[in-house]
Amino acid sequence: MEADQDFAAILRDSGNRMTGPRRQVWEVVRLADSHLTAEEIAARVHAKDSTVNLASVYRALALFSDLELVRESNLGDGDAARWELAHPDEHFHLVCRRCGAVDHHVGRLVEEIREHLSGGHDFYAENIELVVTGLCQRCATISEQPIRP
Amino acid sequence: MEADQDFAAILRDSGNRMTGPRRQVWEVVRLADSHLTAEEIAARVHAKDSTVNLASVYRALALFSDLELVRESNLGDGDAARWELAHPDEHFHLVCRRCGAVDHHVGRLVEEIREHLSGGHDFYAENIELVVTGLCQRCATISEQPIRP
DNA sequence: CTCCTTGCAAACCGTTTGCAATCGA
DNA sequence: TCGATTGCAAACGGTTTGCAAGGAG
Repeated sequence: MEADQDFAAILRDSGNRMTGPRRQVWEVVRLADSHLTAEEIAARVHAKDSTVNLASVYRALALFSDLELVRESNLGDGDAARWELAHPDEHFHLVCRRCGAVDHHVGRLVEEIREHLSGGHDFYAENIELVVTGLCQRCATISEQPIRP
Repeated sequence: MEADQDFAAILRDSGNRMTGPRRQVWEVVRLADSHLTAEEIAARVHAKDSTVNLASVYRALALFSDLELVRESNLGDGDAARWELAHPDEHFHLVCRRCGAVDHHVGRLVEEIREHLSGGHDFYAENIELVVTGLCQRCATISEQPIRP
């Protein structure tokens, strides 16, 4: 399929080799329903090939990040980083502090922030990370007691 | 001084004790010129009392965070968390990817984000963390080679 | 006198790294 | 062939925790 050819070409053109671990990590991230942690990605890769090591997943993700194929998000605290396809759309994350659910929201907000920053600040913004913590609809109606303290 | 009385009162009223480590961590954070890591806070506390342990600094910061006296910021990657007085003003962080400098910028932007979120989203926003990564003025003019790769 | 708080050291957890073996081009 | 890449296991760095000793109220 086309995306795979692109992927292979990007690897080749950047002087990197196409390998099993890389192909599988790419497939998982590409088909992911949401932002996954490295462990989650490794688990899904494992389902297809149990010999792939977690370290290789990290290395593949780091490479893809350099190639701007994927993007890393840090949602605060000691939580593990999340990985997603690079920029299907600029979006931000909504993290529920009670149930831990991570939602993402696409909209113009990040673009507006980028525009806001482009004037007046002595800073060249490249990456904008917006994380909103609070309560999701369901948790807000149920209780204030945190599930994960 | 008044702020210290407030501090003591807040501790007492919340059922916590006033102790040396807590007072000193509070002083450091209150007088800080910028957002400090736990290690930096510990170092400054150490200058006054070298018996205070890093673990106690973390425990004091966690307590102050619960009491909403301070606020934790995670600036991404494996970087250490930063701590600052809770809400002198809503602001966001500018992190230079080359020299690592962390600047903060006060303005209406975070308020605007909060307003934006208040309509339409099925989410009750409590905390907004905006981290902008890029190049500071100086690094942008010097080189593209990252100092810290 | 209580029991909250501390210092200490060890555990923890996500992530990174050194190394020899392996594999892609 | 030969260097890039991997699996493995150990290291790393920031943060947390169990525990006995110490200190606040």
